[in-house]
Amino acid sequence: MPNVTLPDGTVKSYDQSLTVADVASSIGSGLAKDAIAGEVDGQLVDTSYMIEGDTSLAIITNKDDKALEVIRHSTAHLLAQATQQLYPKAQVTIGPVIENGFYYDFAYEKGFSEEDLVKIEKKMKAIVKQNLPIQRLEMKREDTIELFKSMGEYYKAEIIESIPTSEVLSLYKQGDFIDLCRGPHVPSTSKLKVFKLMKVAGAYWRGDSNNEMLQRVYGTAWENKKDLEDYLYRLEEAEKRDHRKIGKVQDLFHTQEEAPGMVFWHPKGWTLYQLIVQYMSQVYRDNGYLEVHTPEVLDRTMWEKSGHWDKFGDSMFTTHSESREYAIKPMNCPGHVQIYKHSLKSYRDLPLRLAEFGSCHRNEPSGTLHGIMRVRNFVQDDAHIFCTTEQIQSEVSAFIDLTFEVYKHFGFESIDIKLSTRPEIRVGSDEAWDKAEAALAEALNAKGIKWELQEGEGAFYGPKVEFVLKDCLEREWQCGTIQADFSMPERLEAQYIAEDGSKQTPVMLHRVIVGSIERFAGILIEHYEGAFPSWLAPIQAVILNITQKQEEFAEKVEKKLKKQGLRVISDLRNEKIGYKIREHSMQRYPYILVVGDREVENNQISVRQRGGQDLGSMSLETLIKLINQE
RNA sequence: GCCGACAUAGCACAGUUGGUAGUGCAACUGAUUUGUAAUCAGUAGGUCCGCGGUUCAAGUCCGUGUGUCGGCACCA
Repeated sequence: MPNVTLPDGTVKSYDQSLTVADVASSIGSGLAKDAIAGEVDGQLVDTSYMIEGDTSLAIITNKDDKALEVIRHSTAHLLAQATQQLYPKAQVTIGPVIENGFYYDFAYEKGFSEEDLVKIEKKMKAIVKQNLPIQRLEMKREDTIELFKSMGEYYKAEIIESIPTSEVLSLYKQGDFIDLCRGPHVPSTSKLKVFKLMKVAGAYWRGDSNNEMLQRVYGTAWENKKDLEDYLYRLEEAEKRDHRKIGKVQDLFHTQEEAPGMVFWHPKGWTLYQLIVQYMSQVYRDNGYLEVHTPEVLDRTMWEKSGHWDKFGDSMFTTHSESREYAIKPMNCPGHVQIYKHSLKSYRDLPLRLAEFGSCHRNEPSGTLHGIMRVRNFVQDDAHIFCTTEQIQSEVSAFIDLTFEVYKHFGFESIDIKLSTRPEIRVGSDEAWDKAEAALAEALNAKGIKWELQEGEGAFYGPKVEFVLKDCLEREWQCGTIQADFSMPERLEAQYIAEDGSKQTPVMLHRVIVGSIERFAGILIEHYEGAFPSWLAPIQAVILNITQKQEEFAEKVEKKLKKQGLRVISDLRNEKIGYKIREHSMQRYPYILVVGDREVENNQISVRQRGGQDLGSMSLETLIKLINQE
């Protein structure tokens, strides 16, 4: 006699056990038709789920956000079924739901082409038309393994073998296709109407590069056509703000074959770059950091001592001279330790904060390079804080505040925080790791900041707190980080004299806020879609004359504004004003300044703001105030 | 590094079954002296990514190298 409580509070009583689908049809035939899944006591289940006792139940239809996950998961199965019908030799592996869609990994030697995707998508639509019921089965582990082995599905069998023996295994069957799956799924293939296969790519079996490479097919699926169209539109919009595209249009930088992963900064791009550096340099001066500069190239033995040679030797650029071997620095810390060590330090000198805009070279694998976001030569806003164990928490705390302040200044408000703990391959004692991890966690907790734990993701020398920004393409960029390091100071023999006269080893905090200037510039370009706020705009205003009669006046205006430190250019070409406005509007400069006879007469300039708003005529003084206040 | 795709003028792209490379914008020259998103006319511009091969003939087909892009793995 199950009593079923619906979301609106009504309770329905039934004489005997029944399925979610039965409940739906007892409420109405429309609901029965639309039911995609059920939610029983907070857990998503199939519509075939048998309700035995009293429960709460929500019928999930495709108007419900929770339907999305079920739909996407079922569409992944549909993809697998269609693929195997077309390519019987393809073995199935896994097919999870991801943001905006799903993927399915196949083991298929020949690989899939773009044309294959079109064929597969067609086949999927055909299966939808067949309206195949999707059935849940439960089987014993051994039988399941046998079943998949007999089908030649060795990857699936391997997955099952790694599942704990105690678990009951569920399988889902639609037509001839059967797949191991936790579920739930939609009741039949006809519920899957709005999907699109997006791309095919390689992916390692079980995410391990030592394993063979599988064929991953990515797809997207939605509850209705409009959502799909919106999603595709969002992708298109995101593409427009790609920093590589804007970098070309605005003439900010370029890269070329002779220097893969390294950036040629053009005048305007370099201005943006310098503005970032100058601002950060001011942040240093205001917050007790001392700026230094260390050599680009250091003897190999230095990197052996620091431990980097062992772990990252393969990705270090090297050079030699007179039979000595050197490495081009991939990071700045050993250099900063040398400055620290150059004189005897007292506990009174701590914390000592050494900062450097350090140019680093890392020979990153070719496949990782991406525009100016992931490069082989970049400059870090790097600093190392030498302090005592007791000072860690207050230093980390101050750093967190400072980082949020800097991000806010650049226009970023929402930031994810992650704490990464000890990786398998590491240096230092477990005791030191315990201390460092606790200190970082305490600093975060004391501020009441929400953070996510990333176990095993720390650096080899210590745990780290990471600050992650999301860009317009939903890619996550780790920008800021602060890392406690109990081992490098010891390895490189940094010491201080404690109050009791004993020699102690300081703790070293590695930290960056923007991370790499190159990458941060790329993030800013995408964030603002090239329409930088005045303080960051490489060109703040462009002066246009209407006819050549006002040439002299325009030149005078340019000189005056430049003298006030403004970044202005002028375009005195003999072109129609509409033409010049169009051209410079597309460059997205904050202001366009027009001078004609009227302006010359009144000794003013006509100001047009980015976006087309006409601010009318004003004096130069008013304009300067306007630009500087932004 | 791995899987796949791509590489043609400064930029965005065409280029049929292999038969002497095109379009638009930009550039340059001239005319036009213009009031808030494209004035008109003309000119010039190419190692079709590099190197090999097949062929009477290669931008096009094959091999190889490099780079870029989409993923995967990596990210001190």
